[in-house]
Amino acid sequence: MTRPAQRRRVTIVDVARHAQVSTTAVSKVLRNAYGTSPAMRDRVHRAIADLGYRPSAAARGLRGQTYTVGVMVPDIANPFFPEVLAGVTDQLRDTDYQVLLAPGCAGEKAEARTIESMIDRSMDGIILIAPISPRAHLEHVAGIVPTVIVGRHARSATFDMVADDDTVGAALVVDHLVGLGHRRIAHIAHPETEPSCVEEMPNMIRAEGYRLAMRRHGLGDEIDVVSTTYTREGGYTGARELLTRPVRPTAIFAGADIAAMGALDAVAEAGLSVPGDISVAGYDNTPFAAFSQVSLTSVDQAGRQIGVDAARLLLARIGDRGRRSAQVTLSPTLVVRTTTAPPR
Amino acid sequence: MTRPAQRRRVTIVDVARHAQVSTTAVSKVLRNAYGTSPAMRDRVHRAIADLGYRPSAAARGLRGQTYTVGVMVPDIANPFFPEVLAGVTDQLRDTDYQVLLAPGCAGEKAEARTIESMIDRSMDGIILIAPISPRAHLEHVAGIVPTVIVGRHARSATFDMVADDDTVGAALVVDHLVGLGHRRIAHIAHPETEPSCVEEMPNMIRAEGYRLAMRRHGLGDEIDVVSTTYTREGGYTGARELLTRPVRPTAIFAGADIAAMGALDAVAEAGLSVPGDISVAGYDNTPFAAFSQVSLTSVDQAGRQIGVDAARLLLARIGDRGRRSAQVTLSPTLVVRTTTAPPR
DNA sequence: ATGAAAGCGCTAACAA
DNA sequence: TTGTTAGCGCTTTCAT
Repeated sequence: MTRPAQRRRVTIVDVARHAQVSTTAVSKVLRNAYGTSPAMRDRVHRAIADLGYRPSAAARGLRGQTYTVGVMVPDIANPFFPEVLAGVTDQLRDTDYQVLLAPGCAGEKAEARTIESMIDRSMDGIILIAPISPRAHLEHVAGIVPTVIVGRHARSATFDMVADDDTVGAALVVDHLVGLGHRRIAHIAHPETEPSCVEEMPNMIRAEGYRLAMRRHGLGDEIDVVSTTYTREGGYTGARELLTRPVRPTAIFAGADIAAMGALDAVAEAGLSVPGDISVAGYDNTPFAAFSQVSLTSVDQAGRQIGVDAARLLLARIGDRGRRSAQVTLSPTLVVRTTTAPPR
Repeated sequence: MTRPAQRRRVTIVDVARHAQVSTTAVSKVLRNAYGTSPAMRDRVHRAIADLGYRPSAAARGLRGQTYTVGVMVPDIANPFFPEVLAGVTDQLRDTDYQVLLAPGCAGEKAEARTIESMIDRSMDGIILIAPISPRAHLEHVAGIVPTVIVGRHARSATFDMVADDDTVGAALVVDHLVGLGHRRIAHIAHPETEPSCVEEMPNMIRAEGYRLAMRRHGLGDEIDVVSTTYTREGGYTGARELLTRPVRPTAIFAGADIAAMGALDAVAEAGLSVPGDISVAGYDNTPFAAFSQVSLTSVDQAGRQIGVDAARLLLARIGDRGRRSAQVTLSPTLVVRTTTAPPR
């Protein structure tokens, strides 16, 4: 089947000539556009197959679509994101769209560059997972290219949104721990530098949800938040700090599984046992949380479903850019495993 | 700073007009091409900044380069690949190139489609991580676009290669286990369907390296390979099978950490302890292997360095397509942790 | 239903 | 050193 490397790529002109039709006709058949007879479609398709023609996305992009969807992932090492991505690719599998990932961008500046680069490449639509750019910038971007924002609680007329209800998620954890008898429950948070999006970021909402739930249980005085990052290192240093408290917390709620893992490292290093000496809970229910050696209690936010919804909304918006924006909020559930137990 | 969404994108023509020069001049400045005076460069740069101009990759791709490098990753959920990717992006950080990831392609057909899609998008170069396509197809692809193959032991005149010495890696594990006193050492492998690349695939080489090392130690009779896949599930089912042997192995060497994790699940489920009842070793030294709850003995193959070398070779080949092909083979090292110990 | 022709934004011969 | 101009491969009016 493998053809020898051609000197020149097969173009729409070659196909047209081979099929004895105009390039317009080929283009129309390619896009299932209006105004092609079945007979012509047949001939064109045959010619395409004969010649092994593939449209050039670059050339297409100059006039029409590129059939490319870009997904920006903040941290590819965080095992939650592959889940979301799987949902996106699943949903796009049987379409003409190809998914391309723009990897890891630390910082607002790098993020802006990454988004620019997707626009420069004429992507038909982009999905931004947990972007940290200021709200205004996201609106600006969404004005240029169909955009779906994932994991940020921002209602906008220009972009669609998919998120998990982080307030509920945080409450699930606190309720669970309180139900087990814990009172000194600490939280490891991810900081927010950009003031304009404090209220939109999942990390901030989880932290706030934690505070709300604590107060609801009359534990306002026990609120204890360390702000590091949602990374292994962040969880590690955060937990270390918590373990040096004069009165140690009996439970740690990390805002992300990956941070919870780091926390478990710190707890182990301190010679303490989980859940005997201290309970640990995470957020995201990543594949590694289910892993027997870890068995981490965690909030499941259905990453795959988030991806599916994001892709669905994006396709809808690419199809109709004037469409009313949609917001999808998914309800998280708690998966109780063995890192949480009643305190001593 | 954020400009309102423009109706029309700023083009090279706008820049040229604003700077009072020709579009050629702008184009040349953009590419640091020969034949531009410092004065002109200045004016053009100023105009670019004034107008917030960004070149369209699609238009560029039609004539010249797109400044885009594609990386195909076989399984984005495998925590080894982010390491490689980090190396690639590091190396490309200060260049004009943007890295785009083509995610997870299960099967030869999907892989071929993914590669095609990168070619269709006029990428300037591609890095294929552990591709499963037949050798001839890779050569074909490399004839069309500069290509670096990662993790496949295939010497070719048309593409460059970066790989880890898997024979050595497998031997490191076996030597270590034998040194601890193990004799019944089993291996969990990843199958190879395509006969044309049996000798090139890292999974096959690891399995063969295991066999060689076993024989070298006079343990040819103890060779025991189960072939599943390099996934959590693969490791799980593989280990389950091994645990039902009339005489159980005292050690399991999984060809990938992710499979070793699945194996640990199966061992735990069977009520056995690690390393008391059975030792487990992996391959890749992924971040999770170092995790305290896992502490998996594993072969480190310097994923980041692999990525750096791959990107370096790709840039070199993009710069000179006629260049002699290079092969880089990195030596793995063994990281001993707590999942391996002398047998009972 | 079909095709001719004008671009899309850029690069690269070639002229000046 | 600088500018003119002809495409790159495709989509899209607008005729026919």
